[in-house]
Amino acid sequence: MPGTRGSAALKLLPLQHTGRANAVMRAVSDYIGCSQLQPGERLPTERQLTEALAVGRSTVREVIRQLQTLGVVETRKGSGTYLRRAHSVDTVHLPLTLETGKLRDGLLQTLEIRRGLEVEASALAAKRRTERDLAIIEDRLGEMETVHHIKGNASKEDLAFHLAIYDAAHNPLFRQLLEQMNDAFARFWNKPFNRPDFASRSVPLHRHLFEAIRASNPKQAARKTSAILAIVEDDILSMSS
Amino acid sequence: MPGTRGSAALKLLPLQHTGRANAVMRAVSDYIGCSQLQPGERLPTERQLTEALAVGRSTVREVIRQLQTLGVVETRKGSGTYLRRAHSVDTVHLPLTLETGKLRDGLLQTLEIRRGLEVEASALAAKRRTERDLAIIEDRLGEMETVHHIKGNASKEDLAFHLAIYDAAHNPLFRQLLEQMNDAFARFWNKPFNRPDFASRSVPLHRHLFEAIRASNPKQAARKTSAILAIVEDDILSMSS
DNA sequence: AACAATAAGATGTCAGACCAATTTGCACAC
DNA sequence: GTGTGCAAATTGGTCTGACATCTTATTGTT
Repeated sequence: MPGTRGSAALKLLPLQHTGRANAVMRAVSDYIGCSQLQPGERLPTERQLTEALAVGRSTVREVIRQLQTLGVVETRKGSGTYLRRAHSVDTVHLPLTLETGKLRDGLLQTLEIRRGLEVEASALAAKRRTERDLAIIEDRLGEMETVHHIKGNASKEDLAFHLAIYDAAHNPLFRQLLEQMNDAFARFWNKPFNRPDFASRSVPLHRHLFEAIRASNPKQAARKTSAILAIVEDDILSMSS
Repeated sequence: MPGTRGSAALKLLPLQHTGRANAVMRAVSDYIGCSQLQPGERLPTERQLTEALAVGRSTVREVIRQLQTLGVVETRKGSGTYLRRAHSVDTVHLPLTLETGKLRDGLLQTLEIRRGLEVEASALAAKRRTERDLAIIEDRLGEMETVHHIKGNASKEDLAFHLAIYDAAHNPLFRQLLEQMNDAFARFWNKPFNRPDFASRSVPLHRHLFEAIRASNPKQAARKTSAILAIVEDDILSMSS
């Protein structure tokens, strides 16, 4: 009966049955997820995997290469393959690429992403924070102010403060995104972050942000976050001109 | 002279001289960057690369696998390896992993990320859009309205509209993030997106958003974007309860 | 007990073969 | 001349076995 399928409305996904490698990828991911393997621990050797999964070693190697590219594992020649962070079949990966020909633009572009995420996270935190969240945030704020007063620079404590806010938003994606962006950029950001006076003017604003979250005032929290990031942007602009 | 090295402040990178594969990676990236290869075009075959670079085929395959994982190329069995997007040796990749077990929560959490990004992107677009950007956005808007009127559902055109806005923000990271998120979640979003009436109420708001961008009014653009996503959130909540 | 040589085990690389999917090209029928 | 259909060439996907190189554990010597 021709024509039954109508206007080709099905459009179920491509279903790439490009087989073994993807299957092995799933199997290894599943193993990592289910096997309570801690970061830093060693995975089974390539030969063990080839035998266990009954596939060629090159296939296993390509899968390991893939996991390596995703930052999930790290291979040390002559030693083995080691887990770098938690992983399961449900983790989705968002590979981003940016041109570092002009590092300054990369920093500014990243900052705009951060602004979008942080403003939203702060507003959500103001809406959803529990008393316990609030206590943790205040704790981090205190540490940050103290360290900044002593050392003149508190980038690590600043990060902890902002991460505490993300946790208060009760959406784990925010923490993961920001944490990994920070991770990936560590090598670049190190320099500006180590400058003693970098973003110093933003320190007092952090307490304002905290107050807004305590008062459960999302709009005010968003505004203060925006102000903090505006200072960071300013400093990046002025130091790299 | 003990103690000379001070507080171990050097911290220069591990310097992994794990050789040929990385060298091949650089070479292929360089080729892609310098060779004016357009997205969609075919790369040299694996065997050509093995011969040209004088390395084993498995090494070339691992590199291609890596580029594939990064979303730079796409391989079609029996046909070849095709470029998906621009790439060069100094594109830095930040692989982000999102852990999301449950479908509904994953959707809502993702939506909050989207809100943060889209609100910021819309505001930036309102600030920076050129006349050319504006023309493209209006074009996409028209297509979306037409298709929605005919088919009752225009998820693909809706995506194109929002992507055009992202481009108008002149920060390529926004497009990459949303594109990759959409890619990664395609399996989940397909279902709600195929519902004929999904987020229908948001359609008229899209023109308001366009007007705000045309008027170069960042705050209004942000507000309208927020309103659109509020409707999406509503529909997700009501359909999955 | 400390240290150096050695062996075992791991990843890294190469070569060649075959499989499966696609593309190309040619012969044949109309 | 044109279109159809089959076969060969091309290309990515996988397997096997071998060797190199680095790491780590073992062993033997002092």
